[in-house]
Amino acid sequence: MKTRDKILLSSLELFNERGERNITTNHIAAHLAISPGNLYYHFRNKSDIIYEIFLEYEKLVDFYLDIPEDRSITLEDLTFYLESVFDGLWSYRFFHRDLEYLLDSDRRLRQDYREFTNRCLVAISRIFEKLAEAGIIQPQPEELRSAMSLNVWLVITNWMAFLKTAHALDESTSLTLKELKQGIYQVLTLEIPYLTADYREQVMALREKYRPSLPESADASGEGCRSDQTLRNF
Amino acid sequence: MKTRDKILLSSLELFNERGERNITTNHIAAHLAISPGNLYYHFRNKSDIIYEIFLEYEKLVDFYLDIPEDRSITLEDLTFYLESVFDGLWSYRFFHRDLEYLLDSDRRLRQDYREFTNRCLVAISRIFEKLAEAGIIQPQPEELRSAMSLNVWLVITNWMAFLKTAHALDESTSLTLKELKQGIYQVLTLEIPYLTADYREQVMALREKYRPSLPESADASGEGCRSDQTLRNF
DNA sequence: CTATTATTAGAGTATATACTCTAGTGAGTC
DNA sequence: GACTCACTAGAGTATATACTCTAATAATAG
Repeated sequence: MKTRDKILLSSLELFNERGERNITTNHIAAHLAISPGNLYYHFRNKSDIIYEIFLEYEKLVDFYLDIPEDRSITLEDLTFYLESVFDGLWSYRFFHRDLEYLLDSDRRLRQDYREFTNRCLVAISRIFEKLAEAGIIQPQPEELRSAMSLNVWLVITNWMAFLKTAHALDESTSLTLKELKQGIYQVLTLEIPYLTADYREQVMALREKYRPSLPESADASGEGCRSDQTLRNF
Repeated sequence: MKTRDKILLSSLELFNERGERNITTNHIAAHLAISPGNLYYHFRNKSDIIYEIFLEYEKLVDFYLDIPEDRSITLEDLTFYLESVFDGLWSYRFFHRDLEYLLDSDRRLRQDYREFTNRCLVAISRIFEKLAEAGIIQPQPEELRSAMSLNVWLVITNWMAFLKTAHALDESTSLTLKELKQGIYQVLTLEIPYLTADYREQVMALREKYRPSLPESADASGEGCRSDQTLRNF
């Protein structure tokens, strides 16, 4: 594998594990056992590394959120979209953590991310539309649909931050992809009231599969019995 | 005003304006025209400053989210809660921006924030319960109510980040409290399907008040006409 | 083989950052 | 006047950070 690609891979790995803020270019070079000079031969600066990683992320999500226009949509499609989005979120999880800072440091990134968000919102809205066409949810006026899409986006992009902060974890206890995917439960919660009678049971059963399980509860770690009634559900 | 309080005030101001990550203790001291030594006389380190600011934030929100148990709840109460929470979010807006890093750097803060989140979730859930008691929304089973509360929390705490990233703003164009409060529109969107016939119109009218207005659109800044169909609503 | 280009090492640098240390100052107290 | 004590200045420090520079080595083309 080319050094350039190794740098991207290691950077992503380190960023995901310890946060972009805590990883310097020197760390990345050391982790690869190459010199800083070498790293800077391949990338002009740290921002450039991050930008290229973003482009990969963008490509991945765009690929998964390509809504077919020649056929109607099924519950399996919905599951696929949700699973894929959370997979992407997981693989590039460092990104949303320091998003604001990253966008402030790189104009290209800000612009691209803005357009990326927009495409995602359009895709989510289109999924709602097609779910209605397929008789899975009730059709909604455009205005409501786009507000709902935005809520879905907000829930998805904030779910991981919530998990990390709700956990009583030190650096030791780390998040798992499985826990992350419990965000799907939250997303499906948003759709409940709009389900048609025909599909209600099926979707509720699907949702149930993602229900957060007790064992991972932050409180089950023996920290004592605080009044975590609400978090108990997680 | 005591130097100690001035430090807290200036820190909050600078953090909010430029982000915690971009503000050093030296910046804070310089802004106050005091020496770094002086600052460190009053606070052991940067984390301590942040922790004390958090305690203020916590106190503020706890104060506003004190749900009365001796009477039923009105739409005015709901409006008050929403307005207050977004006011708080605005006044301490630096906090959620770098939340994960801050919690990683200070165990006390992590623990306290966890409990704070939990109290907020309980309060939101309680509000839903009392809205149902007041006949404003339909009553929901505990399980659904807590999942909904969490979604409300996710929308509220992520709304600002969304605005900042959706804006095509450079550092120049900054966010306003008014724009932030359009998050209330998103929160009320979550409640729409559960509204009772009696209150439906009233709540929809309330929601309408917070509808994002075109003029602030990121795209209206003359950047050209991109395919921002979805963001158009904002 | 030679010349060019791509790649790499490794020492080095300017600046920043969080924080420390010493030496006070000024207001009050006895 | 001597003493205390909260408070402050300002120089200084150890370390980190992002990045540069020079020189050397491998790869490749003619």
